[in-house]
Amino acid sequence: MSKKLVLIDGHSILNRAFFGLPDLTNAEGVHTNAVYGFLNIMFRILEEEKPDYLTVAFDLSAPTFRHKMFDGYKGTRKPMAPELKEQVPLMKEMLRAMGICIVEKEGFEADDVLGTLSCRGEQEGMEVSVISGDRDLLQLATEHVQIRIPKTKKTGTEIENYYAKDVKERYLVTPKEFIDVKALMGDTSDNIPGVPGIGEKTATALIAQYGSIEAVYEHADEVKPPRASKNIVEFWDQAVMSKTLATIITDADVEYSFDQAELSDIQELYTEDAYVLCKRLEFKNLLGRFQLDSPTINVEEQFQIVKDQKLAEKIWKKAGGKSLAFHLIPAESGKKKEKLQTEPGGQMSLFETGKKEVLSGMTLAFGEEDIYLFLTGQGITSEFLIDAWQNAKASRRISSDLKAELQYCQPAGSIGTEEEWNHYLDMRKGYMDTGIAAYLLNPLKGEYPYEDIASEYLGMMLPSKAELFGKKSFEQMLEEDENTAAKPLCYDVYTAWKASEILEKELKDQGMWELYQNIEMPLVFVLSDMEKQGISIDAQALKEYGSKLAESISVLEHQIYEKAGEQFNINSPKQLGVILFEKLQLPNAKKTKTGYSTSAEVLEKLAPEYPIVSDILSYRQLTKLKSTYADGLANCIADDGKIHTTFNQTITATGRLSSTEPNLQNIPIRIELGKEIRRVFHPEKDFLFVDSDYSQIELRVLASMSGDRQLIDAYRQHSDIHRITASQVFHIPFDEVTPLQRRNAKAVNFGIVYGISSFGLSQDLSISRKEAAEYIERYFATYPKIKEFLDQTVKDAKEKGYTTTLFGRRRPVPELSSSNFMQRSFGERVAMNSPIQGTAADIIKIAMIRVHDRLMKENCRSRLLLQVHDELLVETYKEEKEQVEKILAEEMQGAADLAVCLEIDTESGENWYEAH
DNA sequence: TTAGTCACG
DNA sequence: ACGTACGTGACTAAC
Repeated sequence: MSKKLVLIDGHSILNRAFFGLPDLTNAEGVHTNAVYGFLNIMFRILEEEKPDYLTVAFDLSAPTFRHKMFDGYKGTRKPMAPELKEQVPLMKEMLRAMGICIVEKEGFEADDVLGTLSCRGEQEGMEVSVISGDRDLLQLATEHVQIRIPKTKKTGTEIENYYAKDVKERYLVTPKEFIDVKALMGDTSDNIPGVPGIGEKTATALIAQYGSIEAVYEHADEVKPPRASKNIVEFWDQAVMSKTLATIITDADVEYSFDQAELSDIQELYTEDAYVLCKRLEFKNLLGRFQLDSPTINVEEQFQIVKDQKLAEKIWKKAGGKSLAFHLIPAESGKKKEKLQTEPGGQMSLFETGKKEVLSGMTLAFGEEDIYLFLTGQGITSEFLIDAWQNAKASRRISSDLKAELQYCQPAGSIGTEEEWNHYLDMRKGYMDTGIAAYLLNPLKGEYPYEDIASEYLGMMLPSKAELFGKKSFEQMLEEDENTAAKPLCYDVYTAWKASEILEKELKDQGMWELYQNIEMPLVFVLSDMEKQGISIDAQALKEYGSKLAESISVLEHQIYEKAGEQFNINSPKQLGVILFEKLQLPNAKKTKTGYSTSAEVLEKLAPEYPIVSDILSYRQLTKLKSTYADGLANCIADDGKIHTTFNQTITATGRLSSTEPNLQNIPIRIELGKEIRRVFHPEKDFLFVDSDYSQIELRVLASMSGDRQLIDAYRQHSDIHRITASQVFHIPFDEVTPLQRRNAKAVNFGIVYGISSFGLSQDLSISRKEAAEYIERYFATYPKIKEFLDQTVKDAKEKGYTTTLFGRRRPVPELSSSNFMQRSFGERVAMNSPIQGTAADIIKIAMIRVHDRLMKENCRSRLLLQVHDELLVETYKEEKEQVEKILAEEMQGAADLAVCLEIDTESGENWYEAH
C-alpha cells in the first residue's frame, strides 16, 4: 500500500483556529485559543488518516521573493493581532515538543514549501493531504494530492476535501486553471493585481472556456464582455505578472528528507515535553490523550503501600531528622468532610470511643525512594500515625495544604510558660506549605494541584487525580485497585517534598520569603484555629427569621402575579424580562447577551412609576435573604451548633482571604432587614463579641504609599476623611460641606482606590462623564502625589508585568500588554488597585497573627473568630473585655508603620448585630 | 456548566 | 472608537 503524507499550512490553520474560537487564556494570561484549535484540527486529521509522514510549514516573517517583486505595491493585509502573534512561537514550541517536522525556508512562502513537498511526495508514490484554510492551494490538487480545508461551524469542525476532480466540480476549472482564474480576478490580500474589471464570475467563465490566460489573450477579440476583452489586452503585462504571482512553486530548493518527517504512530507525539506544555496552557481536554504510564515517570514505581505496624515503625525511625512531606487522609473522604471542632474545654476530640478510624491512612515522603502510603485497619491505627507524626524529629514538615492537615491533628500543646510559648513558635516555623508558596508565586491560578507544581517547578509530568480516579472516591478506588488508589496521594506528597526547596529559593529570589515566612505561614495556624473554633448560631431564631421571610415572600408573590396578570417564575431573569418588557411594555429595556437585563440597577429606575417593579425588587431582596442566608446558613450548622467556615488563603489575586461553606464575609449589613440576621450569630455562654474594623484602611494605605502631604495631613486633622476631601477639592470650609458634596467626595475616594475612570464614577454618581472627569481632575489637582503615584504604579507594572504591595506580595497583570483597549484599561485599573487592596490585606493578616498570638500568650479564653477584610471579630470572655479591646487596638494599629495612623472602631455586644 | 443576580469589603 | 469601576461566593435557571 502506498504511504501517506500530511502537510499542514501552519499559519493558515493557526489563523483559522484563532478566529474560529473564543479568546481563551490560561491563568498566566497567555492567549491559547489558536494553538488549541490547531491541535484539535491536527489530531482529528491524524486520527483519520494515520499518515506515515507529517510536516508543518510556516512562513518566516522576513519579506519573501514575490513580495519584493512588487515593492511599492502596498498590501492590504492587516498586521497580525498581537494575541495571535504571541501564539506563533508557542505553536512551534508545541510542535517541536511533539517532535513534529517544521519547515520554514528563507525566501519561500509556506505555499511554495507545501507545493514542493506535495509534489515530491506524489513523485515518491505517496498519497498526500495538504491542510490549509487557504483556497489558493487548490491549484495543488491532483489525483493523489488532496487539499483539505477545515471549516468551523456551530456543529463542530467540518473539513472540505478536494482532489482534482472535486476542484473541477466545485469551481468548474481544473487545479492548474485555477491559477489563471486568480491571475485574472486578482487577490488584494495576496497583493495580486489581476485584470481590472474582471471579477470571479467572468474570470471563471473565461478560463472554463479557454483554459488559460494565454488562450484568452489569443482570442481577445471574441471575448465577452467587451470590458474584459479590452482590459485583457491593455493590462496583459499585469495579467502575466499576476499569473506568476499566483503560481505556487513546486520545485523550490528546500532541504528536506522524508526521514525527518516520519511518524510511525500517533502516540509518538504524546511526549513528556508536550504534556508539560499542554498542562501549562491548560488544555485539559488534550491531557487525556497522553499515555500516562510512559517510563519517564518513575515516582510511581518507588512508592510503597504499608499496612504492617512493625514495618511502619521502621519507616518512621528512618524518617527521623529528615525533611518530611506528609498528608493525612481522612476516613470516608467520599462523604462531606466533617470538620474538626474545639470542645468547650478547649481540648479536641479526635478519638471518640467506638467510632471508626479518623483516618483512612497517611502518606509520607522523605526521599526519592522513600514514598509511603500507610493504610489503617490492619494493625496500623490513626492514633499510631498521628503519634508517629507528632513525635518524629523532623527538620521540616511539608504539606501541599497544611490547614487541611491541621483539621486532623493539633500541634499546639498547652501554652503557659515562656518556654512552651517559644516551643509553639518554633513548631510553627518548621512547616512548609507548597500550595501557599505556589500561590504567592502566581496568585492568578486559584488552584495549585500537585501535577501543576510538578510540571512548573520540577519539569515532571504527572497524571492528575481526576485522570487517575475519574469520578471514583479514594475508598472506591482502594477496593478496586490499591496501586492506582495510592498514586495521586503519593504523587502529591512526593511533589511537595521535592518542590519544597525549589519553591523556597524562588520565593527568596522574588523577595517574598519574608511575606511567606512571617505572614502567610503563621496565618495558616491562625486560620485553622478560627475554623475549628467556629461561631455559635441560634438555630431556632434563624428558623423563625426564615419563616417570617417566607410569609412576606408569599404575599409579594401573589401581588406580582396579580399585577402581571399571570403566574411565572419571578426568579428567572428570562421569564421576568419577557413579562416586564414585552407583555407589560415597560420602557428602557436594556439587553444582555441572552435577553433583557433585569438587574436591580435597571429595575430601580422603573420602580417609582411601576408598583410591580418595586414588588419585584422587594421579592428579590427577600428571596435572596431566605435562600442564601436563612436556609443557606441553617444547612451549615454543625453538630456542635456552630458554623465552621473555611478560609481560603490561596484564592484571590490581591492577597485577601476568601470564605466558603458558608461565606461569612458577605453577611448582610447595609439593609436593616438583612442586618437582622446578624442577631443569630452569638458568643458562647459567659462570652461576648468584640468587633474592631479599620477605618478606611485602603485610603490610608494610598495616602501613605503615595506620600501625598495634603492627604496625610488631612488624616491627621480630622477623622471624617470624605468631608475633608470635599472641603479641599471644592475649596470650601470644612463646616460648610453639604451632604451631597461629601457623598461625591466619598465616591471619588472609592473610585481612586478602584483605579479611577470617569465612566465608572459617572455611573456611580449618576452624573455625566464630563462632570465625573472634572471631579477627578480637581481631586488630582488637590492631591498631586496621588496621581503621580498611580501613574508610576501603572508604568512600573507595564515594565515588570506585575504589581507589588508594601510587603512584597506580587500580582501579575498580563492584561496590561493586551492590544484590546478594554482589556488593557482593565489592566491599568487592576495595577492601581492591587497594591492598595493587597497592602491592606497584608496589614490585617499581620494584625490577625498578632491578635491571635497575644490572646494565646496571655492565656486568654477569648479567641479570634472571623475576619471580614477590614474587620476582626473576637469571641471575648466577659472578664477579658478590656484586655481584648487593648490587644485589638494595639495589634491592629501597630500592624504596620504607615505615614498615617491606622485607626479602628471597636464595638461589643451580645451578638454580631450589636457588635458591628 | 454558564450566566445573571446580589450579598459583602 | 472601544465600553468599565476593584476583590470575592452562593443561589437559581437553563443550557
